[in-house]
Amino acid sequence: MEKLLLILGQLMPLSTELREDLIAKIFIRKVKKGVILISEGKICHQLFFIKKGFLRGFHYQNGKEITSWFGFENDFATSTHSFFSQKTGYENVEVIEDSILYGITYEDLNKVYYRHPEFNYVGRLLTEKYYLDVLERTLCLQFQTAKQSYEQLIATHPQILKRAYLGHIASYLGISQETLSRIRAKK
Amino acid sequence: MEKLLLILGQLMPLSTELREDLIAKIFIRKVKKGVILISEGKICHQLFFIKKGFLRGFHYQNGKEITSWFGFENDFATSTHSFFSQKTGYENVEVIEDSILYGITYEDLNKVYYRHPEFNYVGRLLTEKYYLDVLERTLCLQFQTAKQSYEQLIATHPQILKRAYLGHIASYLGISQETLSRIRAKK
DNA sequence: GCGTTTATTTGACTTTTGTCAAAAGTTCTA
DNA sequence: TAGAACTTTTGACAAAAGTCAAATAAACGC
Repeated sequence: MEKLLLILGQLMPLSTELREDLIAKIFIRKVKKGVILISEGKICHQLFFIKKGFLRGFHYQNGKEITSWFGFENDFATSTHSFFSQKTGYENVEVIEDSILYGITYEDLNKVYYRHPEFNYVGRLLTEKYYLDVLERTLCLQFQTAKQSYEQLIATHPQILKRAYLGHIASYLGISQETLSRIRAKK
Repeated sequence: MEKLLLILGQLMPLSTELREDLIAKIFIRKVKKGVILISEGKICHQLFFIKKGFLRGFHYQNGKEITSWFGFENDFATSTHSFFSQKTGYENVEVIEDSILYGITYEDLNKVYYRHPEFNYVGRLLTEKYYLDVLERTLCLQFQTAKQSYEQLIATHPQILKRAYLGHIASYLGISQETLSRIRAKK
């Protein structure tokens, strides 16, 4: 849990009480490859921090699986829409490699925010960071050829290429697996 | 300015000092149609709240203008990437209809956050809201036909259809203006 | 109200990407 | 280590969307 506290502590010095409160609320969860951590149609109650492993978020559209994000070591992961709004979500979260996660429930997290208002600063900064990540992704999806999207992915997220299935990467880029395979072959 | 304070106040009761601090820092700016409020290649120092009017954000890709967002009355608007990171940005912000804006500088906003740590709660909630907006957009762009994207836009953001140029809407949806025009004609 | 400028639509054609099906290559496990 | 299960590649063809150019249509200034 030290690593997580370190990351949070780099954003803002954590008081002893805040540290203790966090430690008391955070639980550890080990999950095997293939497990669906969070399912669509349900309310997502947990936010996870990936200590080790590899996750992805996906949903269905026109009957097909579409990957919306990949999460690696030191990333936070949840079904964002459902977690933030505490409404039922459309997103599934799948464990792609055996993983060790730290988790906190929505309720407990809000207790921490309530007891330590200054912790909202950390929450705001992290939200801003993830916001910028999605923004970058939107740009990437909006008006590029399949090849440009792929090349940008190689440049910005090489580890996705190394660890994810081709089909997952393709849907993440908004193209078909066959097209991605052909782009790759040509290089 | 009452409307803005009302919106913030709905997220969290604002203490008198916080209210006064905000009022002291926020400036009013009236801008005419066609003005470029924020230019690419510069650091964006202001966050705006749209009291009245209509803005859009856009950038260039492969030599073409691509609209990344539209902002209406009661929306917040800025060159998000540049404002959050305080680095030079790629985004331009254009005034599409004569507008009245409330603005605050990055520096002043952070002074407010610093003096009133609990105000980070408001910042966090608003960031979460805009984060969800972009997420929804990503889903829309990722794997839909041009027609589906258009229909979803009609359903979720009818006022964009009414007030924005077709070319801007098309690039916002990630399709060419001609394609959008044809989709429209068929209905 | 008229002409100019700007925005939208339409047509013909090209390019890109998707789809379906089958083959080849990998990985895992019993 | 052989076979099953899964993943990626390849081929042939179809569909969707882009491009360029020209014609309308709408908005704006004088």
